[in-house]
Amino acid sequence: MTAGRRKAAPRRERRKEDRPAEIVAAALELFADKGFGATKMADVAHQAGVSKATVFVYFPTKEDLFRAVAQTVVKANFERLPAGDGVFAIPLSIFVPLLLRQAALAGESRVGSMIRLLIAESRAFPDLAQVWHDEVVARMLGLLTAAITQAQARGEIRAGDPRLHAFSILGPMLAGVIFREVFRDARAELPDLQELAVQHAQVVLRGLSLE
Amino acid sequence: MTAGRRKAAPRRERRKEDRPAEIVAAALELFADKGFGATKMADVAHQAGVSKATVFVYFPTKEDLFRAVAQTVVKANFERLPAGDGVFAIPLSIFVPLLLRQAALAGESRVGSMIRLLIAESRAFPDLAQVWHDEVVARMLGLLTAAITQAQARGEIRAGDPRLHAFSILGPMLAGVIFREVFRDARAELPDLQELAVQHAQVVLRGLSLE
Amino acid sequence: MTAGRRKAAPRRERRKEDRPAEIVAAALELFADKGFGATKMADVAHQAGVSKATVFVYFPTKEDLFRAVAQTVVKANFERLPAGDGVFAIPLSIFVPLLLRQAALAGESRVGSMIRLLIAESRAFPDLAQVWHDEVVARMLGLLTAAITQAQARGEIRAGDPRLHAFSILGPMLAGVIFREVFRDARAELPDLQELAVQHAQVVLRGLSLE
Amino acid sequence: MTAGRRKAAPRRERRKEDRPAEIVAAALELFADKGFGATKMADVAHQAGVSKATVFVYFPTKEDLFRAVAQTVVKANFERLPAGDGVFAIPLSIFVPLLLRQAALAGESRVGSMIRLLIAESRAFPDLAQVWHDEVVARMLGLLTAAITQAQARGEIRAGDPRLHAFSILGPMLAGVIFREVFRDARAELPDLQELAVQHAQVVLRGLSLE
DNA sequence: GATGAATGAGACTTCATTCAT
DNA sequence: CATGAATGAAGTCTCATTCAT
Repeated sequence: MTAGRRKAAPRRERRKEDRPAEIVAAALELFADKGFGATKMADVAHQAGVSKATVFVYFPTKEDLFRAVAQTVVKANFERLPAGDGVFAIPLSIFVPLLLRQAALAGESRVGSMIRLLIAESRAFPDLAQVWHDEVVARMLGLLTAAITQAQARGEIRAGDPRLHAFSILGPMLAGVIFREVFRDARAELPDLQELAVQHAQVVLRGLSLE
Repeated sequence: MTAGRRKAAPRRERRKEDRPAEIVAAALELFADKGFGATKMADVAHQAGVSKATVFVYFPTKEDLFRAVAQTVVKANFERLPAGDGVFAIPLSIFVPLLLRQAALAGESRVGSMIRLLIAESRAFPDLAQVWHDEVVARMLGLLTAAITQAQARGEIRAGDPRLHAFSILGPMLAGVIFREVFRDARAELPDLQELAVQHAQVVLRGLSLE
Repeated sequence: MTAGRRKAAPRRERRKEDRPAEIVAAALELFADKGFGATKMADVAHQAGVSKATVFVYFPTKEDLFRAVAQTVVKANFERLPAGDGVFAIPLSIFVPLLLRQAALAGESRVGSMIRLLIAESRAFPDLAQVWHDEVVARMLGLLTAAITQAQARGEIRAGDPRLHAFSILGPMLAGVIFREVFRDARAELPDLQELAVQHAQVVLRGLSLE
Repeated sequence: MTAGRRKAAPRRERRKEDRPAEIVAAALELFADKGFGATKMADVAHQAGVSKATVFVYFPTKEDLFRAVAQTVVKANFERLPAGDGVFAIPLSIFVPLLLRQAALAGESRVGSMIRLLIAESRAFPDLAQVWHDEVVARMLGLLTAAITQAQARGEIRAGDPRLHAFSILGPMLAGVIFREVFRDARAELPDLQELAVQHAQVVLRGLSLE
């Protein structure tokens, strides 16, 4: 929208049309690092390389900024999750390792921090908790539950409440992510999420199997 | 809630020997409900039925109060955890169901909220995270890891990193606790921790077994 | 409200030669409605259908805009007031009813709001108060005082300080205007300015008469 | 409530129990001088000799402070106004001079400034305008109107809308008060309210009389 | 001239914390 | 020990105003 300027930056044209995105990125980093309450709008502004007032141009309140951050992470990481209750059926023995490896990846990215943030602020932002539930957690659990149910129908795995089975499958990954987040700075042996994904997949699949 | 307190007290006019405990209780309730940042010292004082200044008589800073709260929960719920690396060996098939049922109980008490709090404030209070790690998490994991290692040595369960196995065992319970804490007010189907404990114990024990 | 402006404009494609006037009109409306302090430059811009920055093209500061508004109202409503000390002499019995009826009309227009505004901001804009005094109030009082003096000289009305007599004549109209402005939204019976003008003219003229 | 202290102040015990009153007094002075918007809470605090935060201990918002100021002036100056519609009947020839002289006194005190303030902020504080209307203006007008009506019934004064007559009587005093407030700093000849009261009383009483 | 974008300066308000009694 | 009263330090937010295009 703005014409080129100056020496024309090497490759891409510099476009400052992304102030909001830059601010959100800065905020994500700081929120993830210090938490919502401990992050000052001045910090965000500084981190984003703009003035305090500029932040407020795009995000009328600090809460709005937090919401935008949360939404952004959802958009970036979970938008492709199918909304319906698992339309298709993949064998669990394929799906579960895939899912866990995916979870390991996510847990090592900003998503891990975001999860910690949401846990932290779930009381202060109940609507955000709702959004994450609806758009991330419920979808994921729905998918997994459907796969489990179908596997049970096919006689592939043992009986039992599919939702609870889903916790058996995903719970350790969540625990691992949180452990790493919470004890990052403690003298603590942090679990390797990739290894956890591999080993737990074996364990849980065997545990669910009939034989 | 407190016993009668007439004029005719046993000896001295004593009353409220337990101001600090009352304040900690009030603080726990409020922290659990609204989080650390959103809880004001004035709230705590009011809830405890004392003046603001009185809170400071016992707890010089808000952080100190938080530490006291965290310590109190540790004391009340985890003190009996053996410190050493699993001095004894119980068969996993006994130990795991026991442990999970215990976790289910804890998760439904104030401990669940405390866990959420610690996750929330782990960045702001790294030393508290450390304490919880050392006094609760490490002990628990140590215990479990030792049990697993011995079970492996006895040829009772399959090989694999015992620490990761421990995540397989405990992770779903933690996930369940957090799920209930975070989505308590969301239109969400909350998992029953008791049922989860039972079903997951079966699954994970089978998953770990050799045959 | 503005004349048609089709494609076929007389000559040039001109349109909006009157940005400043439109802005002043917008500002008058908003100032009158919400007061100076509560009116934001952004509001004015929006109301005038231009961008915020455009307002500043014509009025370097908010104060300047206010001055322009005040001047505009003076220009539009009081320009024809003779400047000299009552060059001519009209019988009071003619002049007073005329004057009061005029005041009633003014009071029901934007002038009423402007008066309220000036009273409100007289401390913040002492120079504006001065301008209004010199160009409106002093002229009006001068005119009236002169008429009174001459009437006294002619033995038409009783003795007494002519300036104070002028307050006796005009005061009730001002009071009526202010009452309507201030209590417009209160559950209050607002005086009809026309009726007040008629009735008060009779009363005050009789009060001033000799017999 | 507090025990004596130190050297025991000469006469009265120093009681700092009046912080709120002191703050209101400071605020009245500043609001009257500079207007509501131009007065900073910091100014008020400084003027009252307390810290900014102390002001907020007693008045949660700036608006609340303004309300308290307005209420205080009402309490101090108009509380004794009879609420009913003039229970008694005084001859107008006595009542009117009395009333006007009273108005002259008030106009020269802080009440004058308060009136200017209320006119200024009537849009921003419609509820305050309401209060002043109900507790001051309506009562005063009611009283006067009742006296007029009874005088009319006794054949003491001419016919006409009693409310409008009330404007004829009081309007000039209000005009005088406002004139003095608004043009205090302008090169303007300010009317003497006492003289105005005396002269206008004569004029208006004659104007209202039958013969 | 017109404007979208940005900001400096400062206001109000909050709250943990202190202190004299 | 208990507290009412007071406050320093800071944080969020507002808004008139500027400037490059």
